[in-house]
Amino acid sequence: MTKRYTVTAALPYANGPLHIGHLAGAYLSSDIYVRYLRLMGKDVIYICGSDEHGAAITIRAKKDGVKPKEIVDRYNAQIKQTFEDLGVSFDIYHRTSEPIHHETAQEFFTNLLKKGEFTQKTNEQYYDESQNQFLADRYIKGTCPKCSYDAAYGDQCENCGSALSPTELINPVSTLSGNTPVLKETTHWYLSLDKHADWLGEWINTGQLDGKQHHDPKEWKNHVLGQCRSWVGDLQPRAMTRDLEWGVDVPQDIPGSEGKKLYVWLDAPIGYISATKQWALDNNKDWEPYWKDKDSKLVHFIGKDNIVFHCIIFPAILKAAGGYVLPDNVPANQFMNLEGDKISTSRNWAVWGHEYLEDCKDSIVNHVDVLRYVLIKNMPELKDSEFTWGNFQELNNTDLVGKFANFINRVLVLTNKYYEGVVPDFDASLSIAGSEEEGSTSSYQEELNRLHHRLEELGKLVEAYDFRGGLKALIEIASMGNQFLQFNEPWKLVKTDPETVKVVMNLALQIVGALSVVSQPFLPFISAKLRDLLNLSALENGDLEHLLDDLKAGKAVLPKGSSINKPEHLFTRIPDDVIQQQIDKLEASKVQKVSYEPLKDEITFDDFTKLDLRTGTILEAEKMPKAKKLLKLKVDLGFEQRTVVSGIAEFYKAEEVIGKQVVLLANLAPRKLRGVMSEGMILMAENAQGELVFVSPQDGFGNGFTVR
RNA sequence: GGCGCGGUAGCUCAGCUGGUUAGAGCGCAGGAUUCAUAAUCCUGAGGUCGGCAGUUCAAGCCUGCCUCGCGCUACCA
Repeated sequence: MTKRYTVTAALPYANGPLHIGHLAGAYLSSDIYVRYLRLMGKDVIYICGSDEHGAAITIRAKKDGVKPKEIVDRYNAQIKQTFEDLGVSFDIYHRTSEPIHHETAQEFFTNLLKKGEFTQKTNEQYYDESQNQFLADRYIKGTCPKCSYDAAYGDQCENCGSALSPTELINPVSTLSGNTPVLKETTHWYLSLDKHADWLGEWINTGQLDGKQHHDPKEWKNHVLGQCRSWVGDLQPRAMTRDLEWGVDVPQDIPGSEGKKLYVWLDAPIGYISATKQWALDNNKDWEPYWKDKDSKLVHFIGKDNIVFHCIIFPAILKAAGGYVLPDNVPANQFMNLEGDKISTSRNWAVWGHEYLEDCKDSIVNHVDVLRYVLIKNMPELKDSEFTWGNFQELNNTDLVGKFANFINRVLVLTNKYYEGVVPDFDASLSIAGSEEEGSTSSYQEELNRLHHRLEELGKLVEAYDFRGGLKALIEIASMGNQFLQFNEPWKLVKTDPETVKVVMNLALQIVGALSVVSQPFLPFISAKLRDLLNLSALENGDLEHLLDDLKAGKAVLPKGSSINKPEHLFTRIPDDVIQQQIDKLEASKVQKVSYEPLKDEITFDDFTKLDLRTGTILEAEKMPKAKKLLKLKVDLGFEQRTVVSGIAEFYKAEEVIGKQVVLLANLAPRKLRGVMSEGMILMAENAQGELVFVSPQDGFGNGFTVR
């Protein structure tokens, strides 16, 4: 029996604002879940906060010429505000830069160290001698080995998107000093994940933990299980520390800790725990039951990029630390696309939360709930999904205005018209038309049961993390109401049978009353407004549970004789021009800037003459096995033939490059690629999209001649 | 290249452990209605369930191969 729930939402990284992909990924889903649990009277804590450490923030700070603290302060404040404005109801929004977090993370480190969970390993990493420090991946730039982009970072090439390790870069340069870094030995602590492989495998596959049933893996999403299974087969020790300057220190009393910081694995997720501690302090509560009591259900809401982190590494850390509960479920969402393209921060292809809030606050009625509705409706629960402004408008106009708000409006208007806004008394023995089938006969009690059943079904969907299903069920309740009115036609009946109309209208009001409760997890602002219209008090924890009990007992939501207010349009149609503005804004960001690479430092003619460039012709070409981007070429230089491995396979098929005339950098040191010695480099031009094209001499020009 | 997850009506998606004529919403067509924000309600048309082969009495659901999308991963100038 679950006594309490600990719900976490992925910690946003504090180096940029939130966009709709974030919201649809982890925050709206968790918010619905938590709001629902609260309405059901559960003990639940909802945790989030900013992840404020790491190299990306330091780099950003250097670029802006400010201290890292300034960056994280700025974005923490902005992100926190966006969440608040969107009604995301965290119990605490914390920060990993807080002292309580540093202490908590360090305790974990010390604890794991004592328990022998770490092994120390030494390897070679780049070191900037002029700065006397090791270089984090992001501090190293160089030429991308894949696409030859010459400003790739040590962990990733932003041009071609491929993940890199610093030692792969060609001509690595320290971004701190501009010097060429040297490889130097460094020692780090590795968590021996391999030792945890057995129980992790069993836990993931069967849900068994320490011989007991911990959770039902069938309740986990396919893509989450699949991703986990592909990892548990081959678990390697993972470094838990890094040579960084901005983060949580490895505890000072540990030998060799100097200059070492905890890596994100041992930093960010522990932020959930330190945030809980802070919340407990603020509210005079005990944090431990939420993380250590067997009757606590831990649920992590994340995006799919975080699956391995939350399903393998963090559980291993918790289990190794001892005494902690493991997640009951990790309902990770996939990604949301925007107007047919991936959301991209660097390309500014996104709808930003704070911008939407500002842009639409006057032009769209209840703009926050509209956005929530559309994002939930298109939530990427099982596969990548799509957000388009056209769909946004359509959903608002059909579902929210046409079905939901319109039903409520009809009921309120009729009640005001017929009964001066007072919930009518009625004769429960009179028969009315049923809401589910045209021409069916039903009764007040029967319809109340039906409502009860619908609410229960909606709850089950939410409990199963099917939030789109829950949202659909919500709208269907309004649709049921519309049908109910349509089948009973009170506007006609009122002329011949006013007593039956009272039954109909009272029941319709009960449906509206129920909507004011059950809509709250999805559309909190509308829910509050609706409560006002109905003269009902603000919702409190347990109110949905009470509502269900009441309905089951045949009790009404709105007591007869109580009065309601004049109707107000809860949602209104969104005109085309408002949508067009948003589309135009997005399109403008698309054409915006073709970012040309900055010119390199000046060189001398002598520097240039070091290059031996030769004309050549490709004689043979074949795809490299087991490589996506490589072609193995044989190039004729007239006086000799060279084997060259070239990363152009994504743009040219082997057969179409044969016979091509090319320019070859002929005196480049040979290098082995995928086991083949590459003797030179073919010159290619590359545009902003990373597309490659040959730089060729005029056709028919001979081979082996110099280029200068 | 390896691994994982997906590819179902024009659009967005449901389809439990394989089992009667494959579903919903939107859009579209026709009709009803006016209490309501031209909203609502009813009816209807629309699908080789990515492709090919196989297992089975029976496959959208199982197996193999192929193809496309997304993600992870790989000693990939």
